[in-house]
Amino acid sequence: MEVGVEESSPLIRERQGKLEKLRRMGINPYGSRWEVTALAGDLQERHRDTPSAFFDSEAVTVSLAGRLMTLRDHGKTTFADLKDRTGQIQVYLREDRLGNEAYGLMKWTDIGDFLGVTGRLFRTRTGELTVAADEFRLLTKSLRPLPEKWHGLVDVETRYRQRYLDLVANPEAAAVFHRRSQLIRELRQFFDQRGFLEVETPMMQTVAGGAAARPFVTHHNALDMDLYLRIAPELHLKRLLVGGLERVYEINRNFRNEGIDTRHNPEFTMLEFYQAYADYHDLMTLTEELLPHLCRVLLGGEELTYQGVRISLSPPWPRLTVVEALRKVGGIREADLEGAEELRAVAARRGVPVQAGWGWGKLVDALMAHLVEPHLVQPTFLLDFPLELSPLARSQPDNPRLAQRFELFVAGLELANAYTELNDPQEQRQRFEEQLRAREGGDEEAHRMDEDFVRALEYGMPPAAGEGIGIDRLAMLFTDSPSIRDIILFPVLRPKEQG
RNA sequence: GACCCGUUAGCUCAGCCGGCAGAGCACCUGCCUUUUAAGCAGGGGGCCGCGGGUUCGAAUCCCGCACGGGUCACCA
Repeated sequence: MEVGVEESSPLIRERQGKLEKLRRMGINPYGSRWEVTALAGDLQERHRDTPSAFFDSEAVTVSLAGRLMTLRDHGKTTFADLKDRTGQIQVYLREDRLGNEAYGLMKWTDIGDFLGVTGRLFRTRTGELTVAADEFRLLTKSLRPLPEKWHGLVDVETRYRQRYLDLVANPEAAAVFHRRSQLIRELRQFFDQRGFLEVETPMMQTVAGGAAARPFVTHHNALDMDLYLRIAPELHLKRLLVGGLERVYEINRNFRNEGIDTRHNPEFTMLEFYQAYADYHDLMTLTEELLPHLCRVLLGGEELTYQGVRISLSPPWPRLTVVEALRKVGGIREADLEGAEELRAVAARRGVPVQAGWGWGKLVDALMAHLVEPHLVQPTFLLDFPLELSPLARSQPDNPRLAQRFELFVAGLELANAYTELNDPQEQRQRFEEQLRAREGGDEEAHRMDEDFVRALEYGMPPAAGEGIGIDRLAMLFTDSPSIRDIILFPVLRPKEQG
């Protein structure tokens, strides 16, 4: 954003004046390269126990760079805190050490400026590790005042709209994104070690398949055709199983044209992985390894606290079929679980909103969402979902109304969804056709027909199981964040003002 | 989409039974060579989100709008 005259506050004008002054003195307020030999946080860690006397006898010279976070001017000396990507360290500037001319430049220096500093380490009277500056250079002049040092940046809207300020002012916010990055790194390692191949499949698709959701539409000019932003990578990943890759995973964005709330952002990050010759029971086992592993690496144990609730990820986790869950957790009588009419009556009685045309499967789904899922705080697998809701999953051999499918819930959040994949092309075609009928019946989220996918299955896809894990929700869990916006750097917001 | 809450200085917040717009930090001037929410003395800074209404008078009361947060609805 340009600093327009019309919006320049006195504080900005003040800084602009300093910038002009520096320019006239022949100093570039937007300096360039600076040789960095040390990092603030690393120094703090390395010298945590180094006694003052050590620095008196041994000259430890360091060169670092960062943003000026505080300034304490004492006349002929100044204390400052310099912040880099690893932390902060105090800098001590003395007129007698730097010379009048160099020290005088502090007058035109502000909190928020980027500085390069070289000097010797020492400990102050109060014991704080400090760099006594022998030289410093302005690397970037800051024209706008940063949020206040004590409370940081609190305003939620500004934190999301100007995330850079959140990251500068609130160390906890930066820590969340470090942990998110570590989580994804660890996921990759986990799957790489197990022989999975990381792949990238199209984000722009001619048929938005693999999930029940409304897509975003865009247009390709040269080809003069509409394309959809993907709602899931599933159908492409399974084509790769046909291609013989056997174990694949993808960590990437999905886009769904839906409402926004604390657990939904229109673009979100999903891990999907597929393993040939496995079924959904194998994936439950794998998931019971994966989450505790991530928790150990990130948090140092298999327990975590989410929004004040203690959660243990130590396996094994309870496995409840959907029917059992509705009975035990939802408190629905067994007799009421059999038919659609009975379920409809239960929904009405329990205040669960349902739509007129819904069959048994959709009613089960609605009742689960309201009466069961919010209560699943400790990790719980729900299994054997209605086949009606799972057009890409294989059915139960002993009950064709149910799919070989599970979902994992932790802290009331749906974290994973997996099933034994349907690989019978004829049955797949029929399932797509049923979805098309639902779509014609007004279900905008029903799956679309994907002829090429069916053709791929006709060549033969090995038996396989696949799973999707919502990375954003995992990140929420591992960073104790109440909203998905806290773990997405730039969440979708309505533009403010004219734009 | 419905309901509730919020929007006051760069930041964090008071002020809201209508009567001159406040504090802390930040900023400016002066002093200060180991401070750390540095200190001391002085000073400047406001479209009270936007638009309308009621009133002698509105940051304050009423209506509408915008943006944000929450709950619900919708939805993986």
